[in-house]
Amino acid sequence: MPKKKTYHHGDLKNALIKAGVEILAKDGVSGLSLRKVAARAGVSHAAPYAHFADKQSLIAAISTEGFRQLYEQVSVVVDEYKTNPSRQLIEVAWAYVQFALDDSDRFKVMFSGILEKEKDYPDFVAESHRSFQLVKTVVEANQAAGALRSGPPDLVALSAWSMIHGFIMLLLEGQISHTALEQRDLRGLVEFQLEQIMIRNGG
Amino acid sequence: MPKKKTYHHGDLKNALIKAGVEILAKDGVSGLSLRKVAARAGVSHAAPYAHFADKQSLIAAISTEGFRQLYEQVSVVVDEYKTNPSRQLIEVAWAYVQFALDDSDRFKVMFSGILEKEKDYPDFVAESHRSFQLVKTVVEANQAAGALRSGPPDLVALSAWSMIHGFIMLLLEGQISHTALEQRDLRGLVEFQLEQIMIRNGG
DNA sequence: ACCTGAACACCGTTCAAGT
DNA sequence: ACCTGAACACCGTTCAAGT
Repeated sequence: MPKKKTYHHGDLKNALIKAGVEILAKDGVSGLSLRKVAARAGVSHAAPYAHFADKQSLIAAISTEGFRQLYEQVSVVVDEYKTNPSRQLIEVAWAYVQFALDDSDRFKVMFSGILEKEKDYPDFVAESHRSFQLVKTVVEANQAAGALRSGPPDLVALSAWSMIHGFIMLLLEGQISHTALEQRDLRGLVEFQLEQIMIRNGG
Repeated sequence: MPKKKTYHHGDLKNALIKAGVEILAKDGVSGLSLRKVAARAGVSHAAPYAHFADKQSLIAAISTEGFRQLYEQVSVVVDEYKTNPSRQLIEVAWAYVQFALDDSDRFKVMFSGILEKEKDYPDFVAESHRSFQLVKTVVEANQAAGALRSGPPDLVALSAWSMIHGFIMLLLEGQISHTALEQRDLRGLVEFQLEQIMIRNGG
């Protein structure tokens, strides 16, 4: 085993973000403490304060990084289905659901009010905004193809996003009734919901 | 001032729930501690354990009580607009939004994963289920009136609920873009979203 | 049955000090 | 600049003891 350096970490800031994500996956939101993160990164419990103002600030960094990955994953899907807008919309929604389920505690950190003053973290706001712009692009393509109703793209995009986001939230909270979950698999439920706002292509 | 009895509270259990709701409104989710709740109810920090197994259990009780109030408030609206299904749907959604904004930290407690093992609290599950049934009733009336698409009422109700719930979540998180919020007021945004799943009555 | 007070392990945050 | 160790106020939870 290589001896752990107890000093001069090199890139402690990113090591702390990484450790945070790992603890989140292992111990959940309630198990995420600054002291545990520091320990996992191999530094004393006070060391993080050299890089983050407080716990909120670390959480903001974890969330921002999460948004970057979300954007990346959704982007791949957007490119993949460029020629088929309605399919593109469904696959983007599905990618979003998978991202949430893949690491649900990180998703909760990003979207469940753990971060209290989002406005104080410009990178977080910027990443969030960038992801929404991506959804808007997909919505516009669907409107042009006649697959979504016309109307302000911002607002139609908001509707679609709200719908899928709400679905995931309720799912993660265990609030979706048994009877609904038994009728379709997850993918089927996502498609059913989007069909509610989509214009049937058969006429 | 009447002397506070330091012993034999009478109904400490409900006093603790009430104190919890008050602290939630005052200090937010992160400010809700069992010790504060106990202090506000005028008992020692160990007293709550005579009535609740742990903090989670108190949170479950607060959430369950919240669901009861939500059901009550929505019920009033359901009765009020019985003769006009599409209006009924909009007003129910609006009542839900108002409930969330009226006491947003309690809403977060109810829906943001603070309660970790919902299944362990049967009353909580029952109240949640009961509220969903109410939404289903409204959806069925709308389907019968031709205002919502046909399909399994469970799933259509889930779509409507997901949409409004997601909207509130994004709103409470400050994730809704400025451009969207500038185009309509809150009520207008709720209506716009429901219009996305509703069948235009003009044909 | 209902509540208290001391105790324990854990937490976020600060700060003087060390290299 | 980067990190440590002690300290402080707070937390959830347990438990022997008191009425």
